[in-house]
Amino acid sequence: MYERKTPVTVDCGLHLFMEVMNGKWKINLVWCVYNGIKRPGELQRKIPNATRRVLEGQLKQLVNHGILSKKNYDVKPLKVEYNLTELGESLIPIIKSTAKWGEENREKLEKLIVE
Amino acid sequence: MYERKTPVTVDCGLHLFMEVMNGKWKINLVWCVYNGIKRPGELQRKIPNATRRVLEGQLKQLVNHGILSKKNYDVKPLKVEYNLTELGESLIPIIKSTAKWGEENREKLEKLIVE
DNA sequence: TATAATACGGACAAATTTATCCGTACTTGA
DNA sequence: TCAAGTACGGATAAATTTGTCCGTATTATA
Repeated sequence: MYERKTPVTVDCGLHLFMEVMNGKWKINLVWCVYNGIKRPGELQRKIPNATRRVLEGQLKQLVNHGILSKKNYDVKPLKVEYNLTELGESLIPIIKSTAKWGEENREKLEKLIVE
Repeated sequence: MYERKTPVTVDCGLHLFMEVMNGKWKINLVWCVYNGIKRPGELQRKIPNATRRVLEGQLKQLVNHGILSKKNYDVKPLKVEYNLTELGESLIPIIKSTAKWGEENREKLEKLIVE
């Protein structure tokens, strides 16, 4: 595991949000879980551009940050399932309204973001 | 300038939002400008933990992404001022509600984010 | 008995972001 | 004229995130 060298600062609430949601695939993961796609294998197939290794890392962070919970079923073959925690659920309206802003301004933004 | 090697993908609206707001100091910058702190020097003094060089870069991105506008006054000594664009203004309620979520859950989150 | 599916992790490389160190040009005030 | 203020930018180092390549173990199926 990578060890931070500079401490995280979270002066304002938006920093807290960013801290939790930053990560190339976290939005997709939260959204998938919210829509019932909960198992590691399913998630990997649903987000094929991300490698398993990275998804694993981001899932672990989401769990550590209290957004998702992880359940290990005691069956063979192995079964694992992620679910939104209460905190994770509380994020859904935020995600929705933020996504709405993005969609409303997509045309404008896409042109500008090209780079 | 750094040149991207992999294209940016913005499948959903939240990606658009993240693309625009990602950057260690962008939130602070937008918030400062919104609160009337608009000149480069002022901004640097207001956010002393960031180096000038980085603030400059992030300001430039915010301008490129259509969130801020930059005005060069034709006076000596030089005077420059940043302002929110219409698109930038439309971001304010989003930022507020997102920050609210963060503050409401600050206690919980701070414990979890420690790392 | 091989093949594919379930799930996980170490070590390291590549990409990206942030920070540091240098320098420019002009103007004001001591 | 010298120090400090305004503002900006190149080159490179350090920190961080993302991706690649290797490997583990177990079980079901052909």
